[in-house]
Amino acid sequence: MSRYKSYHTIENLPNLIGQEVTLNGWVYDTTSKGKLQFIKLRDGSGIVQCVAFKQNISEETFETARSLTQESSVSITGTVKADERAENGVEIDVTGLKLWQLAKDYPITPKEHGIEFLMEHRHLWLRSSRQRAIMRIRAAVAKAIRDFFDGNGFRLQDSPILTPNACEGTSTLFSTEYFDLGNAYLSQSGQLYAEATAMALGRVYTFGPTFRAEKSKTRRHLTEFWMVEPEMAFFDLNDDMDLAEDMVEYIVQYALKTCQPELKIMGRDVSKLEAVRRPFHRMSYTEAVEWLNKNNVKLNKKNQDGTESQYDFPWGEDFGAPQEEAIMSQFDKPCIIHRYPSEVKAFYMKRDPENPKVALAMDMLAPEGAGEIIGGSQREDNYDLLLERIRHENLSEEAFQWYLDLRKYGSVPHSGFGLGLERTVKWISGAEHIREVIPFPRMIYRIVP
RNA sequence: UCCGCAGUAGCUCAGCCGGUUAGAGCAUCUGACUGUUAAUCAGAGGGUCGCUGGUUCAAGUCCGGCCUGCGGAGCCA
Repeated sequence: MSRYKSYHTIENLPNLIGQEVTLNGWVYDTTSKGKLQFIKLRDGSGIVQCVAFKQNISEETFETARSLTQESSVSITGTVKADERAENGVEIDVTGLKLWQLAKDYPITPKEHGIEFLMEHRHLWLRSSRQRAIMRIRAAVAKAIRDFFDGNGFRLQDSPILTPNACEGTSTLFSTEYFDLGNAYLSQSGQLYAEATAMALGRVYTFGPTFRAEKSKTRRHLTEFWMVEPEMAFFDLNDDMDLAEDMVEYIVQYALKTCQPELKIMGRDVSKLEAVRRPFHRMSYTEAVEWLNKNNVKLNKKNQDGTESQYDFPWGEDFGAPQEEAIMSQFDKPCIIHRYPSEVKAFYMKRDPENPKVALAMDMLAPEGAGEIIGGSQREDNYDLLLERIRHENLSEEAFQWYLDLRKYGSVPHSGFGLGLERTVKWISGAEHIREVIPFPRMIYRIVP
């Protein structure tokens, strides 16, 4: 029994048929038919139709019901009735009505709107049933992630968000002044710090916001997004891939178990999600390149005069969206591509002892065009090789002194990966655009609301 | 940053080859209706045609510049 305030919610109404309840919420839609007023009430847990019949209630209550507008806040008292005419089998026979506030000119009508308008009203758009469904799926995916790690011996260790330097030295970072210590940067990954905490606690994960100042403008990029990054001592690349598969399977199956109504609102084909069972597909980068060339997937490259030419895909080039899409078109569940050319990968990734031209890196691509949801690797654990890579990339040796220390005092093989929360939610929910799967998206041309 | 597209009522859009008073549906307001689900019916109000300069007897319409946004690429989760 909770000691804080509790009241009836709409999702629980089927258990309360015949009882009188008071519901607190907002008017989703109204329509009238003479002496009948139909009020669709939403309370965050669901929507129920409330029927106010003039002969059953006072004149004043009926007039109040008649005056209600979209998104007015109300408490409605009435009897729960099973009714076949109702959309979800239950409706409320109104006996009492308290108006908290009459909303005037709510901008988002039940009709169609353009994306620009909706984004400007994001703070209100979240109230609509489709957006609410996405946010509930997002909450479920985040819970599944935490449950999975907490239940498998991992400890949550938060990495700092303000950092003194670029983690990977490649992406553009947001910078800010940090007292007398010069510039600080918003973290684009918690991984390097997770490596340190993994050496302290064995298996850890960080789960927090990350920031990329790149001017990406696609339906799968945000400038601020949430990422979960596990880091495991004594895990090699294969252990890392096994963990990634287990985790993604768990997340998808958890969403299926707990979010059926939401997936239905989204019109999601759940059979596609049911198919997400281990083992996933795996192929090496080299095999993927062979597959691309065997299937005649060409690489488009701009010439200097602006024209485009097509080439066979050269070994050593990184995959772009067209290559990933082509590869995934043959699969109905995720695929891990591993052992990429080390030249296109970050300095901290360990090179394959059996072939130094490739790094022990892996990406997991999701099906149905969802693209890359995971990037990970086994980390370079040899002090001299890591130092060499830092120098080769022209990174500050001094700034990475603490990171090199991890290779100096009890270095062990270790691995980890990062999973993008929004990309995962986009895939599972079937949302068209990543801006719909975070309450307040931060994008190159939008920071309001 | 590059390529492409758009901006007309609160919203979604139409507006022809430049032409006389700027159009529709929805939303809003008023009225009718005991079963609506994007109700229906009758009526009403609602416009700096993104901004700016130009061409023209005449510009929402043609041309230039700017602003804002959208779609995609690259980068990546």
